[in-house]
Amino acid sequence: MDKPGQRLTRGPQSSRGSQSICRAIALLRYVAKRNEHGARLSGIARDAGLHVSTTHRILGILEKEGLITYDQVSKHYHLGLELYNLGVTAYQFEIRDRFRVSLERIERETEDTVFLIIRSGNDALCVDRVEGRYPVRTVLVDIGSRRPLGIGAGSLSLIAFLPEAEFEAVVSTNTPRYPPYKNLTADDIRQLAVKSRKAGYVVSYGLFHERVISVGIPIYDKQQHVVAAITVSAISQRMDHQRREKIYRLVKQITEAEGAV
Amino acid sequence: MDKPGQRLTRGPQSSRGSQSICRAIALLRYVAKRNEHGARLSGIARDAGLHVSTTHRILGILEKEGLITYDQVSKHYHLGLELYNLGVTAYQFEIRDRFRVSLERIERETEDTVFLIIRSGNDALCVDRVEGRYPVRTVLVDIGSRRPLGIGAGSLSLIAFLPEAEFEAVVSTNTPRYPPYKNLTADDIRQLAVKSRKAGYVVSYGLFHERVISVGIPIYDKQQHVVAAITVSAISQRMDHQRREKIYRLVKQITEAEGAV
DNA sequence: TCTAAATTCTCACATTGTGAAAAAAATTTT
DNA sequence: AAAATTTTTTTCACAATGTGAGAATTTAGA
Repeated sequence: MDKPGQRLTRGPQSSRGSQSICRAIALLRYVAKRNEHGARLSGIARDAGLHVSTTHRILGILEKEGLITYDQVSKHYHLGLELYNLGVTAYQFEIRDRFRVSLERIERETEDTVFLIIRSGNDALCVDRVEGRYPVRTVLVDIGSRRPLGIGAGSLSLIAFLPEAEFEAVVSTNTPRYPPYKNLTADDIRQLAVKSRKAGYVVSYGLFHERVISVGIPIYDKQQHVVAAITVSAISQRMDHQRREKIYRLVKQITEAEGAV
Repeated sequence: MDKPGQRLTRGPQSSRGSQSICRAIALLRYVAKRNEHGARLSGIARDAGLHVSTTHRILGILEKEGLITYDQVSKHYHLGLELYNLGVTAYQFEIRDRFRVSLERIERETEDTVFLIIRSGNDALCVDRVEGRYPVRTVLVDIGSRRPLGIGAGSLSLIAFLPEAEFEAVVSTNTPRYPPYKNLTADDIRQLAVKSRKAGYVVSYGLFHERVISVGIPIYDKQQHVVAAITVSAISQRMDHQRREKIYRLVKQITEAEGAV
């Protein structure tokens, strides 16, 4: 221990057998902070409060793994390509940032709760949410929660507007997962999809609460691929046909104006 | 050791004190591979060839650090937001994807080696390269390698077309770094910049080899900011004035057509 | 040239990290 | 519904791993 006092910081079971890995991650963070101009061994060691020797060894490992790069000439460490590759895999979250502002604007206009849903394998993943200010709140879908593609307005809108074959592939693999949700069947999903294609968006079917209606609107990129879906939820009184249409146009307009798409 | 035989794999000095960190990174990679649907403890352990207990502990650390997330319900691990944050810091590489196709098309047309260079602090960073099929190859600049801004055709083109004050700021801070390269001075760089501004691109001066000429062309975004540079290198016989101009126009045309800019 | 600072390497040793094993929880089969 | 099976979590004794003092080497500055 370089700093004996550090030992006193309670590590009841939290820091058990995690020293070197935690240190490695800390160094990674430090290099990230200084990435623009690069960081040097001595500086990193000083800031991390580690012995130079230890720092040197860990940085060496990270370099060998490609998470950071080392320039022999300038003696600077930078973040590596490998880390970027891992980062884009965690891309899901990038999309959240892109639509955050749109989500907030939609909430401001509608006063209802707004969700951002993306596809992840055969699941729909809720990546963001803005709670409506309208006093009667709807049941909330948590950020990070997953449901089978097809279950939920946004979830269904992610696949309903795909080519028929792709849609069918998802629905058939997910068939056994549907019953737990209000005893829905694959055919129910298919029928709802047909209906939705005409409208351009999905209207939910009181999945959680009889008295809650959700509108799921697919978001396209320039190549007309569905990249995400936005769901607006409210109690059924607030969701007659006219208002649904209005929300559909609003979401379209805001996401397009925002340049998010 | 779970696999005693593994010990035999020579780790003369390569794997000294790096076991746990290497394992952690390996697990990270495994989770990344299965990120779409999520990975389970038992599966990860099996695939990594680690004891379940060890795997469990390491994943716990990674989760606490935010590099991965764990869903209590589905018992699935996914990549975490923190990893994305680190990844975008290495944003440098995003641009690589955007220009990859352009680079390949330029090589196809010219048969020379093509480099993609971006600015990183006061350095020029080579982020991608397509080797020309023309038999006499030029000296290669490696992907990931850095040089002071101003040294090299692409490198200079990144700053030569900036406002005078900004250009000057970079050159003066980099002044002490120039001599190691063919004894170049800041004034050499300044003169070359003046010449380049008239042409719209930079012609190199046999930096590595007397017989190699490179053309560095700045790439602008919609706001007319330089976001990257493309360098085309060939032996001097293949690089008379006429061909340089042709390459300049070609690069302009391809990058604009590609919609990359 | 010498001096100072940063980087790289080495190695004895104690701490960290390991994995067997068992408990707890979830899942499947009977 | 109980039993069997698989998966997840916790515990702990111990030695292999990772540590850091220090020395050698390289680099930068005067």
